[in-house]
Amino acid sequence: MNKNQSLPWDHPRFRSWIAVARACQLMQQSLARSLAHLDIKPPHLDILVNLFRFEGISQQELAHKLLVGRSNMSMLLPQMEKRGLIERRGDKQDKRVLRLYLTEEGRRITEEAMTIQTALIDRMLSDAPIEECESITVHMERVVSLLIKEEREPPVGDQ
Amino acid sequence: MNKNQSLPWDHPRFRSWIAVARACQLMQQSLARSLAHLDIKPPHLDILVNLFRFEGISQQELAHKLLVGRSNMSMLLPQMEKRGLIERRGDKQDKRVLRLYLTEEGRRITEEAMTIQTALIDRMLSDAPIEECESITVHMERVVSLLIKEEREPPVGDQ
DNA sequence: CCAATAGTGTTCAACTATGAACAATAAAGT
DNA sequence: ACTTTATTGTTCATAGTTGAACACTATTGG
Repeated sequence: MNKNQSLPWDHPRFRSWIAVARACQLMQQSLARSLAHLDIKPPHLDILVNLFRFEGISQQELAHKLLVGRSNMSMLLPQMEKRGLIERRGDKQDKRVLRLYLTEEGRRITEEAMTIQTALIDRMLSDAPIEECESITVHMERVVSLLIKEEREPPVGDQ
Repeated sequence: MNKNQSLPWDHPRFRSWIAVARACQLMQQSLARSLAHLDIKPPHLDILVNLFRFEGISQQELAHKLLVGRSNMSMLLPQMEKRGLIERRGDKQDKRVLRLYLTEEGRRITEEAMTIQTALIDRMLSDAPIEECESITVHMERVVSLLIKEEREPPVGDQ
């Protein structure tokens, strides 16, 4: 029970995660600055990238992919629609859902923003060999799937 | 210039970073739930851990370490002081600065919360060998230092 | 066909984080 | 000495995010 024998910052995994979290925080800020001249912010880019990949997705599905609440989409999407980046069309079969599409302008901005983001990431990880990046991807996706599973079924022995 | 030849999601470093960002997002949420019964949130824990390591740090220095603005500290610290977790004492030599200390209660809560956080991190990274974690740490700390440098002196070719 | 249940998107109040403007103190320049 | 500049912490208006309550539509069960 003596905590001095196992201070967290002597713990490789702990140190690792702290570094990851700090890097994320700064990347977010840096990306925001790099995107400023396009007049969009990281959350908008996340939306655009997903619409680029998954045309005609619903707001609910989009929120799920981005790990945010539906209300968040209800705030951001109308504003992006007014700016002419996206279009929302009601589903014919199910009048509840709104399906999302990029406009031409939206696609243009998305491509430009993705180029910026990819360049930033490349610059930051230039020292990490491809195999290591792929290994990181595997570990992080595992973390994501573990956490999503725990969210649905909280561990019994918790607290 | 044909973007179809290099879509970001075929790019190992891009995919890697997206996975990192998603994992961070979920870890934050999961940590928040695990900390709820102690009535503190991740930002409070970040503060407590740094005070645990660096007794007598100033608010400015703390904000710098946490990569947040000073105003953030001005919001959180008085509230934590009222809850008896920390203490703020004016510096004798420089009457502008407030130095921060953990109370006994604060130290107790901090140790308990760090145990929870370390357990969560360990559980999530249990599949990652120690050497890989250390390699991740190196890469992420490099990202952090690159970004901090760029923040001070924006790259000339940027726009 | 009608009631009950579930799913989708919106609104709203609460909370958090931020940067600019400010007051108090310190340091530097003259 | 004293004016100017810099630093520390606070305040405040703003913007972003969240979950709960709500309206509307779809599905299910009788």
